Amino acid sequence: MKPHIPSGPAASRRKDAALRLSRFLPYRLSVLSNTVSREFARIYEGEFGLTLWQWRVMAVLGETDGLTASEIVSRTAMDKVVVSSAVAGLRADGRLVRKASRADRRALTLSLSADGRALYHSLVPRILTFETHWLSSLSTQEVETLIALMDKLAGAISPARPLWDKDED
Amino acid sequence: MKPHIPSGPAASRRKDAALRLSRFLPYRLSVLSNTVSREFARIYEGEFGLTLWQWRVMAVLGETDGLTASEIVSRTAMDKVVVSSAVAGLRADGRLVRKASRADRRALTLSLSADGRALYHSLVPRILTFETHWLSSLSTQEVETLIALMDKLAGAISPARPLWDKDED
DNA sequence: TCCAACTAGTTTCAAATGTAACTTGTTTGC
DNA sequence: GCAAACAAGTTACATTTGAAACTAGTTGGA
Repeated sequence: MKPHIPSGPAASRRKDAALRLSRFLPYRLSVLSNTVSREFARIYEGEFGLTLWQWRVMAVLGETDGLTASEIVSRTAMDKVVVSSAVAGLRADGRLVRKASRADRRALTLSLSADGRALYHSLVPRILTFETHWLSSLSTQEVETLIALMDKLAGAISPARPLWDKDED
Repeated sequence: MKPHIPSGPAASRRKDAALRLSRFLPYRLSVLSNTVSREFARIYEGEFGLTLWQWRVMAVLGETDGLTASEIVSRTAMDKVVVSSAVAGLRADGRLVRKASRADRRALTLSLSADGRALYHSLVPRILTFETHWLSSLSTQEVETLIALMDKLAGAISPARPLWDKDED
């Protein structure tokens, strides 16, 4: 069977709503996000031996100590298996401790250990410095615009559940 | 050693450059990108049985037929193993054919088969419609702004190599 | 009080990744 | 015109991942 390869004016002028990958937003988002993640990973992976998920768990607990695993799941869009294994790794490295919740004996509240907190406090400035450096090509106003646009996109793709906390100061 | 747990005014007011995950751009990018990818995947995965990478290879070839695998690698930031296995899958399903390149007998040029092209042409409108629907919460101007900001961020994170083709019309 | 339905967290297992090594073919320097 | 270095693409393997099943504990009726 002869393939119908569009040719002639219509095809060469990209009529009939052609897809241009370099303009396709999901594609750009994915490439940008992966590249950014890899760059940041060099900090917490290479120098501190953390995986992305371990770092993310630490970041959540650094902000709000004493959460349970399922609270972490609900506020980070991480899978519960991923949280479970990140916690196991952090515990094995002595960076995190858990204790039974009195209220619910299934639940375990998680806290950074002394080591974990020390690690957190040496990591955060490095991370923020790198972020600042990365964002320095944008004006403050542009960063605000970007955040606002991402909020809109997040709301449009996931109307039911917010992808991240609302950001009231 | 006593852990230095910040407390008091400085800590509770988030002094000393605290990290707020919900404001942290790599985090937001990652969550947004993954959510968006999953939503789009429902189209090409669920209904057409394609993986993300198979779809991406098809999207590239739909735009520019007859590329080799390594040309796809260089213009999409995909890994060569990933391209190789996506191509194998597409070939097994009869959606793509390859033929030896006369110039270099190691290289194989890739083209969508008749089936592949038909699939591509039924998929693209679905994808673009969904993208349009998603982006409908933004004005045309806002989309342009977003694209421009992402360009800047991409340039800042990867100065050496552009993450996607420059977009001259 | 007992049972069914539900939730927290872990384990298991199959599939998806990415790194490194490998095969085949090409280029370069002599 | 031949060996060494290099490039295209595949294979092998170790690691990561995610879905589903599982254990343990809780809740809400009747």
